[in-house]
Amino acid sequence: MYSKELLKGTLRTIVLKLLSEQGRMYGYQITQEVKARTNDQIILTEGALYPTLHKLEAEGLLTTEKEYIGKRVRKYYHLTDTGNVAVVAKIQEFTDFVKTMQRLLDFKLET
Amino acid sequence: MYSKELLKGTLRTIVLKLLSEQGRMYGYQITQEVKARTNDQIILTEGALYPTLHKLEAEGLLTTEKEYIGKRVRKYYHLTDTGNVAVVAKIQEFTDFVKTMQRLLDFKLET
DNA sequence: AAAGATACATTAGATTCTTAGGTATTGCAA
DNA sequence: TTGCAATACCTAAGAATCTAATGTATCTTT
Repeated sequence: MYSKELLKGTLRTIVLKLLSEQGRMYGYQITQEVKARTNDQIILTEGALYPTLHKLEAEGLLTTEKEYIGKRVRKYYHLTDTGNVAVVAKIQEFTDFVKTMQRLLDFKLET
Repeated sequence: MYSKELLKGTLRTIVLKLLSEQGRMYGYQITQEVKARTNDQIILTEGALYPTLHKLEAEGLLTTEKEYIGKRVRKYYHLTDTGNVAVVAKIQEFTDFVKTMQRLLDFKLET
């Protein structure tokens, strides 16, 4: 795990994007999915994730439904209409930011 | 000016990179250079820049020399040997981060 | 003469994170 | 069967990094 400061400000974008892909996810699942997709390079801490999920819900971008797996509760989150609009803007904002930084720092992303 | 949260954690990288290109720069000059290169999309505030410059100097990545333009002082910063090593690592860290985010968010940066 | 640009700086407060804790259930290996 | 790891939720104190506001002073342009 590297570049912790760089991750600041990207958590909302990550959460919204994953939810727009997967339809619905619960908190723990999000941490595992991010870990898997990034080969353990991005590890979401619960102390960051849960408050963010609660904020996004309070802002009306997400709604929840509880589900019981045996006696254990899962809180599934999914995007609202507002959330669906927001995710597009967030991704766009991030790509714009990267392009600007590319010009500023003069680096390439060869693939 | 957009995406203020995204900028968090990139200020050091920006400063170090510009100094490695330009040899030496003073604070105000850095703000103007960044503004110009990014078409006003990234505006460095002085409240963020000056403390960061002071920290980088305290950490031994930068040194300073004062110069007087008339009665007005300019503090020129330039990289130390340690700073020259750090800038390469910082740029690499940022490009790695972007690549990881690209995989995670599944976006392209067409040019 | 006044306003805007140049040039340095600090501080209060906001935001966003990490670290560290807490509770409880379930599955698996010793 | 017992205890540890994984699953699953959560909060709170403190760190780090920024913005916005403020301050001081000089120089340039209108």
